[in-house]
Amino acid sequence: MKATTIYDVAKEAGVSIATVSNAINGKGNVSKKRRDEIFKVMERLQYQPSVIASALMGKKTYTLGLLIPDVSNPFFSEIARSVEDLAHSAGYSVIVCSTDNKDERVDKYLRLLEQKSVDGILIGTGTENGETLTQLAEKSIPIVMIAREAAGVSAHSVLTDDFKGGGLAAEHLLALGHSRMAILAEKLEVSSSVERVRGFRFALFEAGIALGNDGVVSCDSSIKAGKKAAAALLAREERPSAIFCCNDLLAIGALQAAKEAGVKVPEQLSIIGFDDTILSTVTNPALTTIAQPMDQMVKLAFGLLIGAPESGQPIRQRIVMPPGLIVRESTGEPPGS
Amino acid sequence: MKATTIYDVAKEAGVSIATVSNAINGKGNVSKKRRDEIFKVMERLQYQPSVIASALMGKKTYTLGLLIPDVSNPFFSEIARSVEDLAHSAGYSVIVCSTDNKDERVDKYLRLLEQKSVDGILIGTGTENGETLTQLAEKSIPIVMIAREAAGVSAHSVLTDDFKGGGLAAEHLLALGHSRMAILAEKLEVSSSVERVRGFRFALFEAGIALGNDGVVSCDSSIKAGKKAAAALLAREERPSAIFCCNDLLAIGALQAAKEAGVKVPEQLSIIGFDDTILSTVTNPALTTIAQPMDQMVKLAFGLLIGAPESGQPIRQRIVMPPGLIVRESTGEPPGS
DNA sequence: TTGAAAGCGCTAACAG
DNA sequence: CTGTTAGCGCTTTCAA
Repeated sequence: MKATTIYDVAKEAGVSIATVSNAINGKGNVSKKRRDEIFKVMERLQYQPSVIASALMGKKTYTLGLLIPDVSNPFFSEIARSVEDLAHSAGYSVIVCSTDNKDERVDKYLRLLEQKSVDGILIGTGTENGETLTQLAEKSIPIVMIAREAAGVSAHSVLTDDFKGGGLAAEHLLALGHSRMAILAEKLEVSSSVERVRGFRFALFEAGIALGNDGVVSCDSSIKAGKKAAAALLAREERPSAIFCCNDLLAIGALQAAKEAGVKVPEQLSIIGFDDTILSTVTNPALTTIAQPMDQMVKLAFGLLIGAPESGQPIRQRIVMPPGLIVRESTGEPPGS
Repeated sequence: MKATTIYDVAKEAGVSIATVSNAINGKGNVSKKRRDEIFKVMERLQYQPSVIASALMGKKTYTLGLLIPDVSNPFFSEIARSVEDLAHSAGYSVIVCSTDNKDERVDKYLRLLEQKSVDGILIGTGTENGETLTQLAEKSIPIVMIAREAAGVSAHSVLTDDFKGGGLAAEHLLALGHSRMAILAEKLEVSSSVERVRGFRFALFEAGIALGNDGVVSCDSSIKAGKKAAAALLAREERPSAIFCCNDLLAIGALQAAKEAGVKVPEQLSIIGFDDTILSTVTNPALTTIAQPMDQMVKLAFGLLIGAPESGQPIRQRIVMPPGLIVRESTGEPPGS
């Protein structure tokens, strides 16, 4: 059965399509009587305006794009959910794009989203691609970065103070009495990772503790890679008494490596993660971690994306949110204290 | 800057828009020379055909809807990822819709997707709503159910043999020597849950073991609810030596309840989950669970959705896939055996 | 207060 | 092989 169009409604209600359109959009002046009648007909005919058609007339598509590395990664799936909820209550739907941090995929998705005339794009994935810049500048699709920052892209961004997050982790460990520490980071091209490491290091430095370059090892961001790297760390002669992992996945890998090596957490080894995903509540021991205020960040990013579009060339905002320490069970005093 | 249209390309290339259109779509006959020239111009102008416009002409939107209870639930986020990958490589993008299993949300999303003229909808959420049926019948949007089944909806469906899955769990526990078992199920309106319970029960029955009605308790599908329900189970006089949980979330709740009650898993209590999500690999002990062949299921569902649309009124397919037992660390022989 | 008519960007006949 | 033309369903002047 063909979908009913505005023409069907108009004919049935004995008015013109313009009037129907006006009635629907509350534009122009339609007498209450006509309006009521039109609505009645719409209901009877189960009429649903086509967003496609109205989008073609330059209206919004009420569709947003969300670029993240991987929806199946809990950190990002939690973001996706927040975005979706916000979007939904504002009448938008969201196209989720998992990029695997591959520039090629980023590009392809960006192009796709552009072709589909989305009303805005939320970017939570890394890119070295200035291509995005082109997007923003030449086309007028609003873009905002969330939890990531891309060099040279002149878009709003909402992020966590990663430097401070690293510091928080260090202070916690320091307060517990640790001095032999190590860092497990995801590959250091990722700017947030770099900042976390820097923040951690700086806090140690301030406490008079130096962390040599061999104190930080980097690997892919996965449980498996984290496990392997952590295992190597634990096999060292001077085994650290605490490991700061730049995200929960890595921390879980470390947890597993410790278990396999027969190293008790937190008695013999403290482990601290980052992100506070659902995973960190599920491990045993539960993971001490640094939380990002994701819901708030998403809310801000969404506001920036939808709230104030195109108001001239507004000042490029860069909102930085404070992280928080969540103490659970994977950290404790160093052995022999 | 206004986006470049087919007119700009035509003008620039000195041909008509029809020729450009033909060149792009490989329709009609365009001389190689012209074609090459047109493509060159397209590139120079960075022309991207508008899907909106071509969708309006009755072509596809290359957008799919995916309805699931919650993207932030690992089971569903893993599905979402598979769907996205498949979709992406077929040129589609996917709008993710988290329904929280609320009929009201299901409805709203369905309506939204219809307005956006998606090319198909994958439903992995529960609905009692015959509304879906209306969708399918009256409009001609292809729908296929995945991992869920809705009563009375005449759509294709791809699901796991939940009955068999329950049986697998029971057999595993039986083989280990258990006889005092209990079931933790999500609220029994969910058909897959019912089947899992039935399958488990039936296997016990065949083994000559009866499971009274008080042997199965149901609760919301969350770690917290599972924990609470499991705690009650563990506090009983005749504490079970094994609990079959209808999904991993519940199983994790049970794990936590056991930990809190000082009950060792698997020494004093075996726990088995369902779904084989990433969560089950992360717990300590790692969760023994029943795996659904999700990747395959998604592939089949996708094929049904995209592959064979509208070929008359094709036979409604109902594909059932076999689950598998994944033995990890949370199950073992009952105490004192 | 209402309606006729001109597009939005593209595709699909149908002529040339 | 290429161009003209008529829409797709809707919004939006501009008249009536």
